[in-house]
Amino acid sequence: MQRLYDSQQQAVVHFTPLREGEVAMYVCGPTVQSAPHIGHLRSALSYDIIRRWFEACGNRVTLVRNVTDIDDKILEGARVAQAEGNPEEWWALAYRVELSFSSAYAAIGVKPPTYEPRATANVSEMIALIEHLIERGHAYPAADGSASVYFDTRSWPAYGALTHQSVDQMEDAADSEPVGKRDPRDFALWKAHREHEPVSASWPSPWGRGRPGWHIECSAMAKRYLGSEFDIHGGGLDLRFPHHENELAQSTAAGDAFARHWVHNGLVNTGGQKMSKSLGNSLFAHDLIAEGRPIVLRYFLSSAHYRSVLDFSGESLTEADAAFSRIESFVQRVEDAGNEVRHAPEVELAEAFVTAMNDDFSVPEALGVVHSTVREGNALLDAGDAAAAVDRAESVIAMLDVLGLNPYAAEWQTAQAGGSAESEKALEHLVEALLAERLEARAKKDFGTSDAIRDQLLNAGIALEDHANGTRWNVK
RNA sequence: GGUGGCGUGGCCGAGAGGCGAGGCAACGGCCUGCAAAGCCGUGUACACGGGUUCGAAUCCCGUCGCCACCUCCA
Repeated sequence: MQRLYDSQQQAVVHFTPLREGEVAMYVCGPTVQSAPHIGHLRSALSYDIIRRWFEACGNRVTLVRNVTDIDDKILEGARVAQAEGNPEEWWALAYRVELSFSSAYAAIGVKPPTYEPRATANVSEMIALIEHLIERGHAYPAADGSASVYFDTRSWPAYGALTHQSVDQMEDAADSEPVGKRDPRDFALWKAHREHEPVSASWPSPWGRGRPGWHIECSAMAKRYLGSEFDIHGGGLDLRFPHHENELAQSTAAGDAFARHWVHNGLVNTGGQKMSKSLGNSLFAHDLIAEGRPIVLRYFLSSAHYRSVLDFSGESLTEADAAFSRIESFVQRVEDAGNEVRHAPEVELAEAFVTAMNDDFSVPEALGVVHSTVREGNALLDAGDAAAAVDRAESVIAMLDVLGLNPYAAEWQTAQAGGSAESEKALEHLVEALLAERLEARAKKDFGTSDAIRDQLLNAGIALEDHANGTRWNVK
């Protein structure tokens, strides 16, 4: 029985999908204004794992993750760049950033969602929703005669239901522009077109030319693709307020049941500090991906529970590499002992693993099961029980596969190899020659020569392991 | 002012009333020509002070410290 933490109810609850065997999820994707950072990766990964787990349990998952490709910052970013001589249009900037997100997601094995709708392609759905809200008395056109339309928070008593705040206790927005609002907490559903903004960033509407406010796109797209009620709405913890609060208000005020459960992933800190652009400590996705093995980055991002704060320090990836390599080398060890291990085994998942995943997707606990199985398997191999060791190796691969960490899975095969096949062949040839020389020296008990060869290889970054059936070498 | 979270061994990081998750590092042992890899063993960890309980890292009260959100955020 699946349980998950519902952040609206603030409790771990039993999860039963609305339609048996089908799970409908809406996840807030990025506003494509600048390059993806590690926090974006963690967020997408959290829902990727949840999705994979639901699928592993036999559900058909519809995962919709939006791309918000129109907003203040995108327009501002393009405007500033243009003032500096860069001719890039706002829509080109948004698309360029979107592609950068897609490649970063793909690099760490985040499966593409079922669909990835763009805000700019759903403007008519947003307009219809806004009209409906006006009809129901929960939205109004701006009093200043502009084409703007605001949500009337005072007309919706349930406002604040997601984050359990009462409107009266909320701080007034310091920079809230009066611009025809009835209340400072009212937020824009539709923003009137302004003279300095490109016409390409505006659409006709019953209230005049303009563009969508920040929150309405998610309400409109969730409804269009998942219906008026769906299972899970996810996103970063920082989106809880105002973004998700406003989404909930809009959709429910329009008469939709909306999300049955809210799930929020924790944020990433750097050296104990919040990561932010103003602090200049952002960890950009592409730097991290280039720095090491992407699968290790994925392992690292999976190693803390999705709801807790994840701290990234200088040693994080080194440590993750050591831990993950231990798992990989176990499988390698089993194979080197002359056993055949299926790389896509259809075996039952370990019970403890299933229990962990069912308990609010407890990946760290599940990884604990993987490591225990590795130790068990190594011991069995030492004891000479090859069949049982193969069994553990396949169990490990099956568990890794569910988590998107199966090193043999197709997604890791392309980008993985460091060099060309030719240079690898050349390296192999040279190393094998040195190993033959070393073997000869060892046979003559000339350990000075033998160790010199080992040191020479180690200096080149190649580590040796002597085994009963030969010497294993690998590039560190 | 309001809402919420966190504090676990040298480090990372789970757990949430009763057998010390797991990883990294360290130390001892087995194995090895020596290593490496692997296995076995070694830690009296839960911010502090009270309380409840047969039993508390876990529940309650209080204290201290840190953090997030309150209309830019994954």
